[in-house]
Amino acid sequence: MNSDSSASAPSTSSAARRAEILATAAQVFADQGYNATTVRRIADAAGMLAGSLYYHFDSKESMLDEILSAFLDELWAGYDTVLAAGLGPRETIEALVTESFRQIDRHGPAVAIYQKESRHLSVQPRFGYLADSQARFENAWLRTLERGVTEKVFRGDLDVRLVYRFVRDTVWVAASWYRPDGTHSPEEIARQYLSMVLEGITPRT
Amino acid sequence: MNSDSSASAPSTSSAARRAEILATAAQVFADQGYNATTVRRIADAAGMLAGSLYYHFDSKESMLDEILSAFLDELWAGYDTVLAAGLGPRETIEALVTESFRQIDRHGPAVAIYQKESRHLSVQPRFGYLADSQARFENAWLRTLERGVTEKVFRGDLDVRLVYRFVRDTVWVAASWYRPDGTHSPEEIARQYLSMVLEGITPRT
DNA sequence: CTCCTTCCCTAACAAGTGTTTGGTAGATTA
DNA sequence: TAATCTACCAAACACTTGTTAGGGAAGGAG
Repeated sequence: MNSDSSASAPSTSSAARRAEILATAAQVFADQGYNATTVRRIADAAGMLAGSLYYHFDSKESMLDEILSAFLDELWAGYDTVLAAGLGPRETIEALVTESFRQIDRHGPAVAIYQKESRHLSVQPRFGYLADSQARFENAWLRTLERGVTEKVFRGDLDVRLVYRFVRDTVWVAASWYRPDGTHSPEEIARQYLSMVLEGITPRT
Repeated sequence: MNSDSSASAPSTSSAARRAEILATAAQVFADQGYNATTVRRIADAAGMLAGSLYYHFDSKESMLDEILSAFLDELWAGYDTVLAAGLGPRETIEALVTESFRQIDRHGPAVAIYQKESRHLSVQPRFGYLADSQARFENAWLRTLERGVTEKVFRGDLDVRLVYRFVRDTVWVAASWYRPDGTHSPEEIARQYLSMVLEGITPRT
């Protein structure tokens, strides 16, 4: 089932090469779009020919699948930790946003792909977990926001659903312009974003 | 150059059919992605065969071009009116955001396409106007924000570039979930969005 | 040295792509 | 009625797509 189970593991270099190819594939997918990306272009970027990719992967779709599910697994590992910590609504939102920017920092291309392709993919059975993830996502954020309204740490005069989409989009869209080598660290960007979302861009006094 | 210039206009029904096909093409482009959309699918949605599209249009790319440039023309007509009105920074931002949501309301599919494909397209010479538009866009928003900081109606402790991307993204991403038949009018959504961006989602006391 | 596995190449395949060409029913014009 | 034009169809075109099959060089294992 998985590759590193039995005693005779295929040496580290094999898995490393696999990961390397997957990373370049993610890069190309991210800035050309999945459908617009040809298997030959991925191979080219990986320094090999198109057919050779099929020694490592079943199909182009498998690559996409692995990229997205690996990202979502890590994402939920982080989210679940936050959600289980029993923080207040505001602190939960802050932690979720910060965690999200960390994920953008690490899985930049995967996040970009997720954003662009998630909509059409989630109807496909193979990518049903995208829809599941989105549902869990929405649930976690909405509950937290509603709890915040009840506890009066968030405004009650706004459509909660609108607020959810507002916060969600603001965070994830950042993946389209964020570059890991930029001047701001993920935490710094999270801090400023949170400041804007929570306090607004007009002065408080 | 354009189709309605000379005296013998090709009767309204011809232009109407053209617009109809273009609208369905925009729909399909928007939710399947441009590259993933086949010319046969557009024709199917328009009730004709693939080849017949080429009586009305030069190419698939021409359709995309017309869709995007028509949208941008209308967008800038609205923006220029706002920018020429000589409003204060805050009022300018409010007007720009409201105008943006109106464009999303009218050109929903075009906006979605623009968001998804703009990045790869703008490098292509034919779609160079996308890059130009984005530059003008950034300039207008950045100037307004900076003016607001100077006049102390916007916070000065934030990275203006971050604020710009923040506001820009929040507005346009809405096109991915906004449906014209929803419960909120564009103006109402604009109002709540502006309230969040300007005042924040925590209570001001 | 021989065998075997790993990793890639060469060369092709079938399906699907955007596009073109020639034709034609039906309305419009003369 | 005859000629022309409009808006489409039918069928094919050249090309690109993801994918597969067979082979072979490199290197470790016996």
